[in-house]
Amino acid sequence: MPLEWSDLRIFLAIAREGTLGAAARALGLSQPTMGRRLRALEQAVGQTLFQRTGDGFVLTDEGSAVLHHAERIEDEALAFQRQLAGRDQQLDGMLRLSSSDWFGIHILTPVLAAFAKMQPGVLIELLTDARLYSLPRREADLVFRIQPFDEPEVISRRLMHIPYGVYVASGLEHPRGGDGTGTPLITMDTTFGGMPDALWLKRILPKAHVVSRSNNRDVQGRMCREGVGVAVLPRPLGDTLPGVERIDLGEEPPGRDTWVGYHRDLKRLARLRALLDLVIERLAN
Amino acid sequence: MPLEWSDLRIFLAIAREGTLGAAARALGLSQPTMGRRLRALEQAVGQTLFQRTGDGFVLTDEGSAVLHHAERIEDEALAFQRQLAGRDQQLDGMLRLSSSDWFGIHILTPVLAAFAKMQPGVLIELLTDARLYSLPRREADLVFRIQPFDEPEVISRRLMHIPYGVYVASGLEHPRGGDGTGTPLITMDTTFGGMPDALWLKRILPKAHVVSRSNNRDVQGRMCREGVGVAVLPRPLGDTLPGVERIDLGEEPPGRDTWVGYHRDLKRLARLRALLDLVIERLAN
DNA sequence: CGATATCCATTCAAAACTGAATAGGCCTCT
DNA sequence: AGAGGCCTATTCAGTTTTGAATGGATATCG
Repeated sequence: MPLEWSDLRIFLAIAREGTLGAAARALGLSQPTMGRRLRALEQAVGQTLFQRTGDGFVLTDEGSAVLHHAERIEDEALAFQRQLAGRDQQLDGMLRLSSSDWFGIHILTPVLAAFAKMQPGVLIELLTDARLYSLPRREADLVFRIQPFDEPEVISRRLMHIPYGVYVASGLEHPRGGDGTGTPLITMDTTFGGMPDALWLKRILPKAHVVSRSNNRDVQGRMCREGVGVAVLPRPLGDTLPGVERIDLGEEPPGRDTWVGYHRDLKRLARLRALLDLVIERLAN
Repeated sequence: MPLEWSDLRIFLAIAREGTLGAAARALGLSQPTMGRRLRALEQAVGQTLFQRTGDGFVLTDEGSAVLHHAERIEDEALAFQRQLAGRDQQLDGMLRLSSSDWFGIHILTPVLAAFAKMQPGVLIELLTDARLYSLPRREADLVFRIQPFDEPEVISRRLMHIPYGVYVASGLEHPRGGDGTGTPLITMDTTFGGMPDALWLKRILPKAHVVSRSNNRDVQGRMCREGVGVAVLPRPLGDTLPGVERIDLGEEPPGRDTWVGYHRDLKRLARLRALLDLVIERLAN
């Protein structure tokens, strides 16, 4: 009869996912359990929180009225865990990193390999994913990205400057210094249209035409190597990619700064500190 | 392995009570369960939250660091329940009131009796207790007291003015109009020393001496009726108490205002509204 | 100094909860 | 119209969790 705080987590999951099955998957429980716990919660508060529709659960007025209480509870529970994790002085444990794909592959991998030898007790998980992982939710402990962090709870620093270069497949004819007419381009995904290197290309080679797009720099590099066209790549990637050569269009493409950030609560997490020290030693300067 | 939100409630209870047994009583669980759930919580967060001492559990640094997170979770959980209770349009259910003892007995009882006849589905619980019940915790739904409420989440109004009078046992000699030398007094508990009627007595009869104290106005009235001394009583009590008579010391003792308050979240609780309407109709002005 | 009262940990049978499987409803697609 | 998906509700066996009882350790009191 009394309210079980754990049931609020189930309430949240159902509210977010919309169906018992999806909520069950999200929480690692089973669909019947979700139904039962929700019923128990509704009974405890004496109110119907969801309207049962043909295909799922949708919040009633009462349910939406209290949704943000449950969200705040979740925030506090996450903070509770984070703050304790930040006091873990043990070096063993797990660290979850997030970065863009090429950065993870070409820049981070050697550093992580060295760290794994130094600290075999620490399991490192590197997620290279387009979506942003949340530091407050602890979806990641350490995030590398190309924009500064503006959240006040995140401690961040500029890690390194990444120069970019223009590449073509080795031996292929370099584009003439003109307006780019007839030059095939390999660029980022449309969703990344506003990125500095895309704008730069547009300015230097206004008449060039795009023949291939990808959100993955490695894919762009491979396409370039296959002779598909001209690509702007991070030099750490392009310079080590066999079969392509960097060309000079009379002006360097803009570089980018890379930032690394982690949650304040994890400031004292020994293994995070150890990894960060190594990352800075190897990459910053 | 994942954190159970319900275990945070157990964490809070142990932190407050200091022992597993007391915490178990507070939550209506058993002592072994408290121990097990706490162990599970500590395991889930990978940190020792309590130091096991000879006689009880005391928070470690880690535990105190996260205590206020648990408290905020509790606040939100209470708000969650309150807000839903406030939407309960059902007239049936329970209402918990709190007032001073004499007020409950002499003023509230007739109103509550009338309400019980009008709304037999509503169970009314009247707590007359020196300690203050918390509206945010919903220890009480409706509180009557002699001071205004200053909490912003409480909706309150002045209910009625209570005049006070000076009483002696019927037939007993009235104190002379002098400084009170030789007059025996019955007053409030020492902890209520600063109350207006106590200060007023001190000014009118500075030489009078206290022979009996109680925190209970009814007890004071009975003592007075037994001829023990002079008492200042609320007139609704004194005027209806057989065996005592009101006397005139040339100046009226100060009266007091009574206030009634309830939590905003319960604004739409139909049965609370119904009771309050009756209370105001019968008592206000 | 022994009696009593706490406290926590452990044991063990009973109760509660869980998840796989299943049934039934609704919708879409062919 | 029938097949296939996706949804919830129900059933039922297996696991987990619970609380009463018990034991041991420590402090308090007469």
